[in-house]
Amino acid sequence: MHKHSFEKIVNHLIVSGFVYQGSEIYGGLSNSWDYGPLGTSVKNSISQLWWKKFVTESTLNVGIDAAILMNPRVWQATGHVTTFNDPLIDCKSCKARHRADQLIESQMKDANVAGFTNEQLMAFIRDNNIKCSVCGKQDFTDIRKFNMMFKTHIGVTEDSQSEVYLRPETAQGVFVNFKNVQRTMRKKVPFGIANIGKAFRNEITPGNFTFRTREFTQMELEFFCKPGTDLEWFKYWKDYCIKFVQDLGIKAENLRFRDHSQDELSFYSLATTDIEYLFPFGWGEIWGIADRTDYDLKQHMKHSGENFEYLDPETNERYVPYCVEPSVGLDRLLLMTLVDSYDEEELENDTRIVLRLAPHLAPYQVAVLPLQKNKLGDKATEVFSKLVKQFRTVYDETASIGKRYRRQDAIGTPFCVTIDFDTLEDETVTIRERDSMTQIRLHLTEVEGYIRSKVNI
RNA sequence: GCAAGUGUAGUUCAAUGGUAGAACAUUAGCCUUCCAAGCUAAAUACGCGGGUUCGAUUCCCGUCACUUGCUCCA
Repeated sequence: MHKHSFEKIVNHLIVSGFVYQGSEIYGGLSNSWDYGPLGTSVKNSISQLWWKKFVTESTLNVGIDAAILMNPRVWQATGHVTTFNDPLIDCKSCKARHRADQLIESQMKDANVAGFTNEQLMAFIRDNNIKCSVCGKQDFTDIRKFNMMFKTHIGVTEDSQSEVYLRPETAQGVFVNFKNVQRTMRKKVPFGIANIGKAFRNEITPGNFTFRTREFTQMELEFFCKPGTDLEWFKYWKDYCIKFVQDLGIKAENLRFRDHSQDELSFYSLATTDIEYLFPFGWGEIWGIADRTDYDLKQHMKHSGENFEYLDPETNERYVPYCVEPSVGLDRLLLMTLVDSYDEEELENDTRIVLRLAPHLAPYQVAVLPLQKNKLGDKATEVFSKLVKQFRTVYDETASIGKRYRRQDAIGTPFCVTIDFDTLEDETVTIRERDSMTQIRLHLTEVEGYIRSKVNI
């Protein structure tokens, strides 16, 4: 269990410059958030680390940056236009809202209404005397389909011809480019294509701060392999992902894998595992690793006419590759990292808020603090200019030194370099560490090396 | 989208049908400040719109946002 309430953590993140409410001066916009300077810094660090681990350091993978707006036929091919929506039905009597298909399946265990039209669902409800699970009456509104894709228009007229969707997942930008990437990068299966970008879903109920929002950043890898080797790669990427999460410094007891059961699996998936994190509001999905089979490539082959078959140069076999997809929400990784690092420490007459962020993720890695600003400011500025080229560094000269240490603790800065009057004489400074609250004395020439040895992973 | 509740400085809270006060935080000045809370100043708020009223932050309506529960979640 978490020691600290979510409310408290969220409040701290908002007050200290990690996250702001979106469009706040206009009264906000439901569940939209802007990242402040500190949140943006951590977010970028995580995203860069992901790119480094999944693209730069990988001999198998390459990365692309695909467009948000795509030809609408993409979403017909994938089935998003027809199935990425919920058949909603309201009880006129008690105002409860249900999903028609789930209402039926909850009352008739063996009913299979997948793929039913609205009319068929309504008829089924009538014929089988399905009742509202809340009040027990049968007094329903018509079914309305609620598609979770955002629509917009290209061009000046708002006719249906120019209608396009904001992508609900980044993966399709990869699938449609399968051939381009394979050919131009001269890739042999197995290989992967990574993509980081925004996706949009018109969720009925977002919530839990930045955990579920309508606009979010996905970091996805589509890894293409020979059919039959997919479960092997599934396991490989699963292990790779959990290692990544551990490297963010997340406590092991707050992490778990959860395999999807057969009836929970998406229609295209052979196996899915989630990495979940124990938030103060409960377990939440962070990372989904799915075996998507050849569903996506085959759908695009069918709808576009393009041939996505791969000719194995060694065996001369032709096949459509299977795809293993580790897909993670950057916003969730960030929220997890911030929540997990939050700590409060009771001191004698005071509570110290500490973000125990790993040094490679902290918004600032070093704070330069002159003990007294009038006479030590110049020297401190000089030290700052030097360190800022190596580390994310901040300078602070206002208020007492103790208060400044606390400020840095609260935003996760692992090291403070304090300039005092002895520095002017012998070029030594105090290095104060966030987690231990200890101080050591170093010569200025040793400072960079010392900090670098602790910042790198 | 439903039900209930909430909305006053950056934060946490007061008071009031006659336009608001504190604490902490912030900024400036003083002090050879190494783990907050010293002294002196300063700046900053009634979510938005409409109505009732001579007058609304206060009462009413609407709206927006947030919280909790339901619902939902590729």
